[in-house]
Amino acid sequence: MSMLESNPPSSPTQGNPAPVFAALGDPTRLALISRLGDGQARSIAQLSNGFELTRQGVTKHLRVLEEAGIVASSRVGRENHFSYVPEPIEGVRSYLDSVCEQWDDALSRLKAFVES
Amino acid sequence: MSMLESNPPSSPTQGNPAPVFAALGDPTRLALISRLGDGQARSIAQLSNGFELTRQGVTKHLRVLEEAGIVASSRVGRENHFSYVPEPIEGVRSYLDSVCEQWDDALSRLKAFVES
DNA sequence: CCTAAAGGCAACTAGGAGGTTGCATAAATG
DNA sequence: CATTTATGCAACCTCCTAGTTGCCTTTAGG
Repeated sequence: MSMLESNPPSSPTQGNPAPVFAALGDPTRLALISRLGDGQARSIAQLSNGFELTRQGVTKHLRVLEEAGIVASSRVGRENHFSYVPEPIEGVRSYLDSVCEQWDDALSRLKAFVES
Repeated sequence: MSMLESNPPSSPTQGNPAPVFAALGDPTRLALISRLGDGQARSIAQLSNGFELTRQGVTKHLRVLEEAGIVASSRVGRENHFSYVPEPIEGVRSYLDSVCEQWDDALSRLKAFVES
């Protein structure tokens, strides 16, 4: 039984932004995202180059990103290719937009009150 | 010596987004930010209402947000008022904008290549 | 002064995160 | 088939995090 689907029942791109933010809260993972952001899939060995980590360390970070839905993996021969998935980060970006918008509205109301 | 400035030498609003993302990676802290996002400062006792945490638990989360620069505290009598500081979240928002932009550019190049 | 409200500080626990090492497995290659 | 390459798995370690509890300090109000 080789169930290596993609363990979807855990935490896909839910409306919950906290796990995605937590996955973004590490410089190594941000660097991995930056590398994969060009749309090209890469193997673990490729992604391990340039980090002062062991391959296993990089693998763990990739698993964190995968469980947050930010990257997806697919086996190609003996290699495991990771690719960027844009939806989760677009989701937290719009979440931050709403936070900033709330702040701007509060500022506007304050300004209107002061000038009244 | 009452040095309660704001311990600035640690990690203000640096260009490093990872600590801010890490601070955002908790639902309790996101809820606290949402409350303070209306621009009104609140005491710890006020902010503790509505959470199933002890006051000390909420205090710890507020300290995490403060060290990330997302909120600021100021003593008012016997109360400690926390207020929202917009810069760090605006910073990580623009960081996410650049990530999404990199992705969009990659998609455009891929599309142009396929259509060529 | 005494009391109640608001916090701060320190200790302690449980669990997860980041990272390592060692060994096993699968696939490409000669 | 033997070997190298690319991973996976499991155990282990250390440190941080989330959360609690208990107690001490400061302040507002009678």
